[in-house]
Amino acid sequence: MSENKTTLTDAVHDLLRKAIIEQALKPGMRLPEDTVGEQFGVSRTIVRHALVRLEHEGLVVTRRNRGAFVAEPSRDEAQHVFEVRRCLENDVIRILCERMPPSGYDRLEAHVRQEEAVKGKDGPVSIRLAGEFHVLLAELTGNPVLTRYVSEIVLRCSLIMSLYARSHSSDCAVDEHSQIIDAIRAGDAPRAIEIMEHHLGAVAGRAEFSAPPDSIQFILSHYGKELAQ
Amino acid sequence: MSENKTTLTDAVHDLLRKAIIEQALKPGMRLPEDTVGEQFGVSRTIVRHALVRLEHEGLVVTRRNRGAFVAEPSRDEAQHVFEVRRCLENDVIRILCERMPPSGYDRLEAHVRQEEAVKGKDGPVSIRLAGEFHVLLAELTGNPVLTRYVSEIVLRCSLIMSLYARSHSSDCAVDEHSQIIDAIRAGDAPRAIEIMEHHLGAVAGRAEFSAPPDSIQFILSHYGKELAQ
DNA sequence: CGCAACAGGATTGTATCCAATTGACGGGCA
DNA sequence: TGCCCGTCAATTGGATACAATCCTGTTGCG
Repeated sequence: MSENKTTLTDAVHDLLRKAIIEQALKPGMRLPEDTVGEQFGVSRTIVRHALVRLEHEGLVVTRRNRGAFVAEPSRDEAQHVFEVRRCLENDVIRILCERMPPSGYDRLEAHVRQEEAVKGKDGPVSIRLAGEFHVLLAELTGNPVLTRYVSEIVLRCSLIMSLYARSHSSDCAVDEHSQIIDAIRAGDAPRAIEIMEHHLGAVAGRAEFSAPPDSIQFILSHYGKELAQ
Repeated sequence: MSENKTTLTDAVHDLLRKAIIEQALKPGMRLPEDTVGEQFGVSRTIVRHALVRLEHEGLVVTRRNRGAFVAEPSRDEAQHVFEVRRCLENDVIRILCERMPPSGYDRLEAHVRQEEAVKGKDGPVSIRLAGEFHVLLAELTGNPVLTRYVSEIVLRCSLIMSLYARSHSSDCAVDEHSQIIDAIRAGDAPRAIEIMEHHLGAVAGRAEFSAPPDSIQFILSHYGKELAQ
């Protein structure tokens, strides 16, 4: 490894997280410690620390003496995550309607312009930007704790969408982002919340009832629940 | 160690967390890996894993090549934590007003009775129960993600209170807990939220303007700001 | 007398090593 | 033929060893 600016654990942690949300590592995929370590040129110790963090963030799950896997949230879990996301983002809006920092709108509008620029190309960049808009909103509250929770939740939502949605293309409608900005600027919290609810509801809804026809787990989930322990 | 039911890391993690919120380990105190490991009869590896988690939970901070310390949240940080707590607990109330599980009120009232039982004795039990009431509220939403965030935040608040409040005695007024239950039962979300805001606001407010007279950092913060680099 | 460079000790960051648990495969038995 | 149990490989859980970094006390020089 080249840069020592941060600790190796941080680097591996970031890399793995990025790989997961970019779907390079698909949900359910195994993450053997020595394989990962070998790949990045670090020892198992480092990988383990990174995996501990990722587990805490809900992006991987570990089973005792079995190893780590990319998280594969159930539909229930997904719904819980989305519920918390709605709560947190509504809280963000309420706070922003009361205290938006001076440069806030400029930064938001710049971000939206950036989103529009890559609107056509449905690449990972579009997905990343869509998530970052929501994180930016949280950042503007000036509350790092809130920002952190929102970031975590948004990441988990990305993972969930990659599992259950058919396509990411219309993941976040850019014009809705603009509408939210406008509502906040007008200090109209209820309207901003309404738009946000619709915005997230559409995303969650699209994911929820799109059944993965080729998922073994889904097909078997109605049979022999007790055998699956 | 005797029991292998869970992993050693979990055990150390729990023990340290308990020690921190019970103020056995005071904020700012160093946590050398060797010392802790020696004390619990485990290796540094384990302690390290536990510390990583605790850092993620905001209960300890680690500085590169300096080691881990029990977190010593600044006033700003404290305010941020309390803001998020208000947000989360209000969300909990909104959810509970819509869907309270059947046995919910029984469990809540049983808890309040327990609190009243130890009301007089101002021990660690009282502190723990006060926190657990709020966690119980979160649990009743049936949303594990939300529950986890609330637990984390409540723990951090305990740490903050131990830093900034003069006394824990009237930490959580038990009758306010009862009022909150009543308001939720009536389905009156605004009132429940109002009480909760008052409840938490009182706690935060009490903490905010109580200056810690023995804090070196605080005393020196007004002198020679430029020398402290 | 004060400041800066240096050496020593202590502590963390990382790698390697051993042990324990798990899942799988294959042979034996009903 | 089908189920059960023993052995084995694979992988993680945990401990120790080595290297790098930082703090601190001391010493030398201006």
